[in-house]
Amino acid sequence: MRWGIEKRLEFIEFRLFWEGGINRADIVDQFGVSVPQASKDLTLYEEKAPGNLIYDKSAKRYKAADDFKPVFMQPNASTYLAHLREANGGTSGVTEAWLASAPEHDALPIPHRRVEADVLRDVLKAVREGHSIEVFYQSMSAKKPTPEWRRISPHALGNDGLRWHIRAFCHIDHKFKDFILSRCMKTREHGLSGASANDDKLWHDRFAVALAPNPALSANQRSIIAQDYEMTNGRTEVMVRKALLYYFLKRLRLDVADKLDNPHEVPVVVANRPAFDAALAEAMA
Amino acid sequence: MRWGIEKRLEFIEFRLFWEGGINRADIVDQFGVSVPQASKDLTLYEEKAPGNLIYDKSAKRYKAADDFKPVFMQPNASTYLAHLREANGGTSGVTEAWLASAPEHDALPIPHRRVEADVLRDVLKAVREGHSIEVFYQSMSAKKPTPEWRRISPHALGNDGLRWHIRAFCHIDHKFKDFILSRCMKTREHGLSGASANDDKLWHDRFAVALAPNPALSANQRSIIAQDYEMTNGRTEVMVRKALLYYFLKRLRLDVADKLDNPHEVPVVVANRPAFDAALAEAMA
DNA sequence: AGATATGGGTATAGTTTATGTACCCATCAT
DNA sequence: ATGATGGGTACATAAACTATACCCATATCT
Repeated sequence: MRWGIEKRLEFIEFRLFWEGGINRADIVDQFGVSVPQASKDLTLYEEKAPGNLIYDKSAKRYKAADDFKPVFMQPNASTYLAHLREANGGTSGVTEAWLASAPEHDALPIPHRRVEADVLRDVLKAVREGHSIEVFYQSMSAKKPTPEWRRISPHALGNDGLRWHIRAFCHIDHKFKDFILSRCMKTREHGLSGASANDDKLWHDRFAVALAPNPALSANQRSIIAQDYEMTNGRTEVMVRKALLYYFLKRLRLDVADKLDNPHEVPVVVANRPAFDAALAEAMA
Repeated sequence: MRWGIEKRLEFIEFRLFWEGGINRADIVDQFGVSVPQASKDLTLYEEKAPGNLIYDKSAKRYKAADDFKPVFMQPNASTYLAHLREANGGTSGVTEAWLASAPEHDALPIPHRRVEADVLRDVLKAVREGHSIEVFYQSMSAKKPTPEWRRISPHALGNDGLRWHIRAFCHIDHKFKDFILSRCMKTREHGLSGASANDDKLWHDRFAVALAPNPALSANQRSIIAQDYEMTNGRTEVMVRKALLYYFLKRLRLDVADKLDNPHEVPVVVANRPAFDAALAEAMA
């Protein structure tokens, strides 16, 4: 079967499962096929997935049968929710908008500067080809009030939950550091690499963070958190690159656990604190 | 032009722009077309976007010209980064994997329980049709150690940056509340709605949070933050639903600004604190 | 009740897109 | 020099798709 048809059948199934129904016009709008073709697609879908489709003459709409069994996709809540976030105008243009009757919804607005496509493109090229590159970078350091050109040898990208970083060897400070992608205004001059990606120990080393429910919570609450995090014996281990450890601490608010009055704020705490602190100190050195 | 072809041309362009080059085999692998068809696609692309394509005989690979000008997509860094997060195994199956030579990359692991597709599907149905529904819900309340059936009238979904919530009228407490989607184990029995979505004041009302750079930072640093957040006159306003205000506070760590020693931790602070606190108090009532 | 709009089905002829097969060319590694 | 690789093209054939036309059932409007 051709790729296009496969996609349309998948689309039909997606709509049936998540929105409960579909019309010919939906297929026409989504894929720009003719009306007769949309009819054929629906007939074909009925052939391939017998019994999933029921035409409701009164509603003039195909509906999903009660015993609907997907065959072209495995239903996945995160996929739907990703579509939803998309529909919200979030990450723009990753998926087509496959949702017609999306529920009212909203996500937390996270304000931030956007990344220049040309900058990212050039950084990717440097990573791919093992070059160094100069970036016009706005550092947060107090000594550097204005952006300046810095040569770096990038080898990876990291996401801290809010932003993307370039992981790179800094030709000025002679060590591996993070550069916030959105603070790179422009790029120029590819050159020789300053270091091998393998030498970035903090990037390659991972630390196993042990998480446990906050002991300040009641026994019930602790067991609920244990379920949320899919813990076994009240523990779960998360492998985190040492280079990302600091962001992990911040993102999960693991640093403020004991300072805040309300344990609700911090569902989990680090169970292997001494080792964690040591790893963090190593990463921040 | 047919939808399938359009997609392939878009794919060619995507690869050219972000990865610098493409081969016939890439098209064959991605779309399952024949080798001659892939040749035709490349020829067609050259026709539609003259000068973008250069065949490097030595590398045996089509490469993007230096003056590459996209015509089938507008290059967008967030789109690429979304693909990247995808490739990482994140949200699974939203986009096809359009990346061949992705750079080494990693995102912060955020542990959490996954949402049941059937639960979400049933909740969506209730929202669409304006029903109430019973959910087998694990509350965090100390009085409710085990999950129990609760009737709710859901009308929207909200994302707090880490998880999705159902925004719904609670038939037990007789008010609108958030229900964490992943804590709904199962659903049953659609019924009459308990309230109109319009009555959920906290959902519909938004508060304009004024953000300013943390005054504890140096002037330089403050101006950098101002750029990061695209502020004008050192301020930016973010409209946040009152129902999401609490999560906004937590996510941006606006609550710990003054308690922590290092201003680096908190780039921005709330500039209209009294109004903010009032709105928050209203939302938490 | 009759007219009309809507949503869907199907048949036909013709076009576009794609396949398989075959054979050709240039470059690179051996 | 030889073969492997990556790409181009030609031809006949098959599949997919379009446009057009006409038919049916249901709901809504007057």
